[in-house]
Amino acid sequence: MTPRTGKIRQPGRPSASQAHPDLREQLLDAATGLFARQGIAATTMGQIAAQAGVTPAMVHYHFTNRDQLLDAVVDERVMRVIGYVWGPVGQGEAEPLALVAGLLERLFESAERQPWLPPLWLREVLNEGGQLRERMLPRLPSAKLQWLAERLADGQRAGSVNPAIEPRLVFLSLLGMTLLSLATASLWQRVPALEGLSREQLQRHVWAMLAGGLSMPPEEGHSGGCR
Amino acid sequence: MTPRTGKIRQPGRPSASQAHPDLREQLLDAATGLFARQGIAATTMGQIAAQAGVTPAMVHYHFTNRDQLLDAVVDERVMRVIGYVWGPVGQGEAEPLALVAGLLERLFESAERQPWLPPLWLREVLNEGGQLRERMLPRLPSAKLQWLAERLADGQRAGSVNPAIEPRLVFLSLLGMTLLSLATASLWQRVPALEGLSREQLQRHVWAMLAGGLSMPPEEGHSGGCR
Amino acid sequence: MTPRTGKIRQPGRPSASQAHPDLREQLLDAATGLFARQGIAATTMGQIAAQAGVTPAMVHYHFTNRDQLLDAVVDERVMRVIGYVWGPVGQGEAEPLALVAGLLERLFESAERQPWLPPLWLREVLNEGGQLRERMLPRLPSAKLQWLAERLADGQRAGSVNPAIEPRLVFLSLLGMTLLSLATASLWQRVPALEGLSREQLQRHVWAMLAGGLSMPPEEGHSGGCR
Amino acid sequence: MTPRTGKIRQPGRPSASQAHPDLREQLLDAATGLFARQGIAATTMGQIAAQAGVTPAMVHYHFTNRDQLLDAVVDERVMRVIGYVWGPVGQGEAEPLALVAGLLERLFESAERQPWLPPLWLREVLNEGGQLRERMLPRLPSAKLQWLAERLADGQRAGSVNPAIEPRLVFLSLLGMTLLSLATASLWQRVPALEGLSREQLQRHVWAMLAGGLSMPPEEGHSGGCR
DNA sequence: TATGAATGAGTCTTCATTCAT
DNA sequence: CATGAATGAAGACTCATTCAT
Repeated sequence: MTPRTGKIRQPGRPSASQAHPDLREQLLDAATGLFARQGIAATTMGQIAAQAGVTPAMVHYHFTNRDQLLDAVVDERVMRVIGYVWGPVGQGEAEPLALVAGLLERLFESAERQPWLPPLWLREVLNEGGQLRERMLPRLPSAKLQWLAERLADGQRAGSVNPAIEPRLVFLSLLGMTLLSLATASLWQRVPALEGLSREQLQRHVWAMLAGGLSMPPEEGHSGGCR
Repeated sequence: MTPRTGKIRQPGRPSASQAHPDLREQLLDAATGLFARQGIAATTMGQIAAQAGVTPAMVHYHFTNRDQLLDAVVDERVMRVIGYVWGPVGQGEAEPLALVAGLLERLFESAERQPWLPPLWLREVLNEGGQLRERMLPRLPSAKLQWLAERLADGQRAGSVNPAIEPRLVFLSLLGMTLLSLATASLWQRVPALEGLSREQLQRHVWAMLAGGLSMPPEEGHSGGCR
Repeated sequence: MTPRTGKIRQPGRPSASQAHPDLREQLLDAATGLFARQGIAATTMGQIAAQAGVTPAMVHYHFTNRDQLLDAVVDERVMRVIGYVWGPVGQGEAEPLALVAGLLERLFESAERQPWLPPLWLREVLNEGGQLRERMLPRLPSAKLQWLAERLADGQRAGSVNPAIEPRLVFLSLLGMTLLSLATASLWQRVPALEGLSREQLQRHVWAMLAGGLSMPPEEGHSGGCR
Repeated sequence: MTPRTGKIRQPGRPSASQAHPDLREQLLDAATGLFARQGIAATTMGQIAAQAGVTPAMVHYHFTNRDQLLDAVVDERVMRVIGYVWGPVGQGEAEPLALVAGLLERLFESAERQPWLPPLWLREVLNEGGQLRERMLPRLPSAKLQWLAERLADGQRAGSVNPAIEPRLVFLSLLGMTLLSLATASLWQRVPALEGLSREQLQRHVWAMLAGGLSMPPEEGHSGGCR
């Protein structure tokens, strides 16, 4: 690269933590929102700045570069939600279905409060090639994921959880059903077949699927029923 | 010669169907693959050309511009898979769980043959702001979706399908669990908690979740058991 | 950095050697000239492009980036001159003063033909922090420099070369006197004390200094004379 | 308050002479050093500020703008050295070789005390397009230069100075040999042929070259000796 | 005196697109 | 069919400069 100038750190640059929280927060909000709506790759620094009513140079002033902006979004937005959703897991309650119910509850709640959550997660974390993936990977609560899987496996051994399901995939199924439904919410309005579904209906549906899928099945095959 | 040809239609331009099918197909493959891996917004015409070993100018020669390339990807790649997955639905078989089983089967089969399917769908069709969304919307098999939902509703009325689930959301749940698991496959290898799962295990798990979720539940609450 | 796009090499990019020599050469000329006149750090890609009558994008088309443009200037302009100036050294002729005379001759000749030589060398190669320094260092003809120094040392031992001079610094002195005089040529016209000197006068002066400085001095101190 | 102050002169602005000499001097030092090391064009106000541990705004506070900072560097740093080097010339001593010896002595002495001298002079004053050139031109000691040239010419007429040299170029030769050697000092360590030379060796060499070049040559050609 | 916030202008670089050959 | 040359528009990033505090 041989930039034309050497690099000496300048005092006075706001470091990720302090300094005029107002605009910084506004920019993070703008960024998170645009990233969710358009995807990270399709969002320019200029769009983010414009949404906050400032010049693109201000985005660089506060985050130094695109990369560190992504870091900030992860640190100060995404991780916060993960913490909230997974927080209670691993201490106290250990009944598998109740754990899952809690996760579902908190996930829906978070998505309601932070509408950027489903699209952003789906596209940039869970999806292959997502731009937050590498950043998130080391910060995923893998211990808690593991713990949940173990509780489910315990349940299977104890005969209270459907032995056909794979404990390690349960959370992924929960995420898939939830996020996909939420991320496609705006789509429904325009597909006649799906019009007019409420968030509550959605949550109830996902819970029914999970509860049914995880519970011990009746004796015979798939057409079930207890007679 | 012919200085200043208008935009209309140049003689000798290949119309979407004939003309050296080889390269055209190669370019579509390259495009589809890169779109899936990096996202559409992050993929340049040059990258597509390079992957096929030609110049960017050739991509324009074959598709005229970026927009029509996306159209072609939708028409000649994505729709083909949708057609295959939904083809058998709506005629013959009408038993809900069997319908779902068929869709799942064909979806997994397609994902195996076209590995670009899960990421591309997740990111560019299902997700908010996906770049193929608008293009796909009018071409979704909404009639068939509707028909599936009605069969499930029939099942609920007949007492053979879990009345707590929402028939219109079942396919979305199926998609969510399937695509998400497949799209995250490469991620598992690196999360200790999820290492070493096979595609078969995954398919069995999803089926167990669906079958369990859709079947009539035993009498009481979520901890199940039949008496 | 995380550029928004991956890098796949594109065919069709001209590689440093072939491809439309015209504009490439023109751009190299423009670059070399501007670098000499304004310094590398103060010269923008846009200025180079403008001087050749094209858009800045063309400079990138031909050289990919600023760094490789510098490489090209070194390879295809500067090294060529070095080769010419030092070419004959090390074979045949070994009489020290004749060697020096040859170097001086060829240096002046080169500077006449390539007026960018003195300023560019002075600023970007010889001077501390010069932007071509690191690039040139491994390519300097150090073997030949060494060889010249050894011939001078031989001369000193044989009593034909002034024992007070440092053989290893002789070429640097030659360079200093020559380049500085040439680089300041345009300055002379404006300093009354120096007006109206010709290149020939200059060359004769430098030669006189070198010849006098290198030759065996008369017996006594600095006010000389043979009496 | 006082909204919209004009450009004229703000009360409380430090005028080039008083006001917290500490920081002002520090900034000038930082600027001079960076200019010498990287070149003026490549040095930003921010780098200068950073090196002095303050914000870029402070540099503007003290120097108003980049241009006036350059003026200050010339006035308060560069001219000081010129004054010292040329001070004694023109009064008293008039023996040409002794004059030259004095200049050489003081130049080396200055370079030792102000290591920024050689690179800065070479790049920004002597070299074509140097950014201090125009600023320095009217302030060069041209009368003294002229006077030195005349004394040398006197010597030629009197038969004590080599008639082949050009009196007006002698100082340039001195400068060239000295500055170039000093500016390349850091380079030597890395060119095997030049490793390990000391400043004293250098000074002795330059003096030998000058003394030899300026002294009356023996009768014959370049291989010299007094027979 | 000193700073943090803010900006406008500019620089390098990329990219879709065009076109003559 | 295919390419190399060329461009305009845009994007990330830098920097001198201003200003309220």
